[in-house]
Amino acid sequence: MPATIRDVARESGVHISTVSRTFSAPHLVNAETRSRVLACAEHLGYRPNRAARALITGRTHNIGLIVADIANPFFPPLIKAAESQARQRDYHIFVTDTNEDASVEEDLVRALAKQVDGVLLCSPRMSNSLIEQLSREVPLVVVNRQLTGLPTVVMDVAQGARLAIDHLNGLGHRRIALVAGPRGSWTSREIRRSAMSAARAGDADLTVIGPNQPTEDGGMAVAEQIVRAGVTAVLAYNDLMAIGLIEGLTAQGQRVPEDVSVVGIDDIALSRLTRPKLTTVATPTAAAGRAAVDMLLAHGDDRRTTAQITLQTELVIRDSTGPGPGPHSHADPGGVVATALGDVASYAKE
Amino acid sequence: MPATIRDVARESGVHISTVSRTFSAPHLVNAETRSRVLACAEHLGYRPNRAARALITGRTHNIGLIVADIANPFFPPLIKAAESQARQRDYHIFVTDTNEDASVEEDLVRALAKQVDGVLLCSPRMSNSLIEQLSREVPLVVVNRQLTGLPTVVMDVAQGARLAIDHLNGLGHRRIALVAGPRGSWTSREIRRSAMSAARAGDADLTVIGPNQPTEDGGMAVAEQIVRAGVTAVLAYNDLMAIGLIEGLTAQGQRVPEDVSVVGIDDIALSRLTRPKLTTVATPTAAAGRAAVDMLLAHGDDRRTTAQITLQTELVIRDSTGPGPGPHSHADPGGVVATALGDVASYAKE
DNA sequence: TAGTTTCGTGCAAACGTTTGCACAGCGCGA
DNA sequence: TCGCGCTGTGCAAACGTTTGCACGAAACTA
Repeated sequence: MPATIRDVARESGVHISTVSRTFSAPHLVNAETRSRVLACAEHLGYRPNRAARALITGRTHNIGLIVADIANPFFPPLIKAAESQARQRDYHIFVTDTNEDASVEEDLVRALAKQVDGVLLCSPRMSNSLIEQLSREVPLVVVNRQLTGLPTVVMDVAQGARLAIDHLNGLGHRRIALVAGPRGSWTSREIRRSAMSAARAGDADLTVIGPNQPTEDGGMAVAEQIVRAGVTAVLAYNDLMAIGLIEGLTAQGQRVPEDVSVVGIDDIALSRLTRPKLTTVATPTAAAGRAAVDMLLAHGDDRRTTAQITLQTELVIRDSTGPGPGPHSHADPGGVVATALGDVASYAKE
Repeated sequence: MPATIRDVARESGVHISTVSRTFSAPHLVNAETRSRVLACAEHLGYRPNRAARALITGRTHNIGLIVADIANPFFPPLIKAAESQARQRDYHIFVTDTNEDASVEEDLVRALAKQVDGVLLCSPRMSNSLIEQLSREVPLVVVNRQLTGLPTVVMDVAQGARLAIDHLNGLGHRRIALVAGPRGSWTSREIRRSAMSAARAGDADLTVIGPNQPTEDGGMAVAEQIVRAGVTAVLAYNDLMAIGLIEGLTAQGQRVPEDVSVVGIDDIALSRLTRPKLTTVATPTAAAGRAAVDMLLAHGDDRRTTAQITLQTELVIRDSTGPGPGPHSHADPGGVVATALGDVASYAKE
């Protein structure tokens, strides 16, 4: 029913190859012929069949995007940015959701492999070695995980965690808890490592609780442990958990920030809407989405580029953190701290 | 590089057609042959090329899903449900975002048309006639808009709005505002119509404010107008706006629910996390996602089915609504009201 | 035993494109 | 006049599948 290249060829009195060239290599065809062909195509409502084109060129002009949980507000800005970046280059994005399940991830990559030109793997939960293996089946760009030999886009959460701990320390907190993220999360490990060393440097105690589901419920569930641990401040793996945690703490009769200070990570839109407003580490998610698409498409041109991009984070101080029992350091920098790396400035600028 | 059907045929000593049948019509091939072929395929890591298959069968096994704004928490549950329903039937979902822009919608449908077997159009902003025209180019299922002649899935927001207004009325509110949604939204018109008639029936005044952007900012922006209007209760187009509105009202020195009661619509996860917790009309979004996928795929089999599904809504009373100045009616039913229609019970049960 | 059905397989023509190659026509310099 | 290069077009072979048709063998039926 839909018009094919042959219909257009017949109507405009040229060979199908000329029609083909009108679309995929216009400079090769005479201007007059070209406009005639275009007119016929327009008239017939012709649109090239991408499947057929994919068959011969080997490029589908589709990109897969795998996220752990599309309902986590961290991802939508990343997805939107990736989509619009892709659309500009005449690519489409296939979004899929793994429900935080590592084995679903593997299946999805394999399923997607044949119908996309590459996959953006965001916040993977599977093992490094599996990722490397899969990258042999389909071009992969990994987001939120550092991995040598593969193109990656990561947020500098280590820096973010350090800023957060320093901030808490500066406010006089010496007993701090870290609410970890899900098993398999590189980001969670990174935060832990960095928070540990920052706490040590500041003479503070850091209690790690986890792994946990990175959701409101996950945060709420650890409230009791937090109270029992007797800490005065908490750094949570992400904003969602921080918000759930505040909810849980309130239910336990604790006030935030008077009794316990809470810091999140991500700076999702929601973190400005809860009461108290959340102090958090902002991550440039939209920039990450754009960068990942760019890397994937660049990677398509020349083989085996494995650039690694690190995007800077910054601490945004709002109302969920307050003075602790220890001595305050008024040297706390507060507010915006970091700026973009030079060579990725265009990504980092939101 | 990746193994093709020919490689498998060579390795297992049969013709490619036999290999093809092993996958697409297993009952036609001898059990012994079949297992040998499967073994070879496994061994070579063979996976059928969907583009090639699509070329000949005309079915891509992909479904497009167009939403107004993926960052609106209303959509993710719908998307997830649609994805998992589709995956069960060996389909993939293509999610795209229109940024609430009607003209982007049209482009996207057209762009998707050739590489998917059908499109789920959620909360469209474009005109009915354009939708009908597009439905001639690609099978369409419309979600959140009633439209004769096309398969549709809608939430019974009219019922929801009625319940909400009755609830407010029962609490003694007589001057109520309706914060409308974006231009072009069927849901918004529907809410308005129903809220109007419910208000009239309850001897209440209803002031309509809008159209507005259906976001927190959109809600926050109308706070001042609300105060000026001197109403004691507000029904908002969606939870996001309700939450933004509460934020805005608080900034204006109004207390919720003591000075102003606020009701949202959608019951997004977030509405349980804000303070005060939001009274809202719950819409079965996941059920809608599943239903839409089912309708699309059914529609594919026999031509021109145009079923219309309406999913029931219910009022969830939380903390953002309280007594108004007028006489109370203790006949207010409160809590869960509606149940699923018989024939869509499996969708409505979340 | 002959005829008929069933089963399993192979053959080859599609599906709608892209693209290397060939070729015709033309203009130009020698 | 010849040879050359350039431009625009046609030709046909791919790409990796599916599927209608044909055919041989085996298994029934009469």
